[in-house]
Amino acid sequence: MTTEIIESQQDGSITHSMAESESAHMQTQAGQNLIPTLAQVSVAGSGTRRGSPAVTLVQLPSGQTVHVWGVIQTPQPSVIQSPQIQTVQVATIAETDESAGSEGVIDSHKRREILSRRPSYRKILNELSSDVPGVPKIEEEKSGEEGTLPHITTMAVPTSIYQTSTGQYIAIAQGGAIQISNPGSDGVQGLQALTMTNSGAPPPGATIVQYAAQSADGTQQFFVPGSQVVVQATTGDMPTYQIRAPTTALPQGVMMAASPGSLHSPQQLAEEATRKRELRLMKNREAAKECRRRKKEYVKCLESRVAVLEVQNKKLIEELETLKDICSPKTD
DNA sequence: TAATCAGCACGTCAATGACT
DNA sequence: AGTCATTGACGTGCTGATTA
Repeated sequence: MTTEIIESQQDGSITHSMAESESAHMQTQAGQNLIPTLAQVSVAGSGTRRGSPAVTLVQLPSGQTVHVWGVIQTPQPSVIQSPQIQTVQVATIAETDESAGSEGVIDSHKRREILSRRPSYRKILNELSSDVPGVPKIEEEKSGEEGTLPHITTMAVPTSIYQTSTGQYIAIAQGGAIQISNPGSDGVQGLQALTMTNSGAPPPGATIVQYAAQSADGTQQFFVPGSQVVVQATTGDMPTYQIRAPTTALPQGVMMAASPGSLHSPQQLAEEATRKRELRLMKNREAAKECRRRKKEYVKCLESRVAVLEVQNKKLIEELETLKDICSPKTD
């Protein structure tokens, strides 16, 4: 396989070289002297032809390899196009307001909101990945149908993530599956390290942690390595989870779902309101973390796209120069 | 060495869209 | 209409680098 090594230097110039390699996408150039982001990409297996877009392997500075379709191909939704979409939206709104006539000027705050409103990172990335096979896809929250999962390494975005006092991460997916990851691993990838499930047959290779089907207080308990217990409440329509030390009777700062219908006094109502608020805050906390993770992924995707576009741009310029030389031979 | 600054991660609030 | 997920904005704390 022929490998093109494109190095983007700090001054913006790009160096370009060719190399023969069996595994071009494994090529590592240390690149210490380069810009940390987008400083260097390795592109393998190009060979763009009209009508047959080429798959490009782009190696990011972090060592991550990304498959990206060449940009010279049939129209595709690109993350780069997002601002254009926004422009269209703004134009539409402005037109509507103009047609409204006496409605006047939009409130500046509203305008700002309209301008800033954009599709979610998951949507953008998934739309991109549906057309660009190599782009990693962010799993939908609803993809919890375990029966359709080929194997346990499928990345499912967990609903809740807890950290035990021993540093372990416990993720509880919507399907009720519990995943445990050891510290030191990053994000969802770490969740693949150690997995157990309480629904259906255990997937091959998964580590089953001790599981008590039903305790006296009507909860399900999962004993986690590190002397921690994950307790799932069975009352109420909303599953709640606790992480307890097995010897302590009181929960460690995690709220339980109270059974509805048993609220009478104002104090109980207040407690219920507090409980709801804490639950909402906890969920939003997790959502914010997840959102930031997606945003990072989105930015990474953008960066990889930029890298590819730079390469393509350079190739096109070179091609143009070649064609110019062919079509306009010197007459002297 | 203390003060300052930049960058980052996090928690929270509020607004919005999608869904039921 | 209510609920929930998502995300921008804001404030805070921590950490490493820089400077007086």
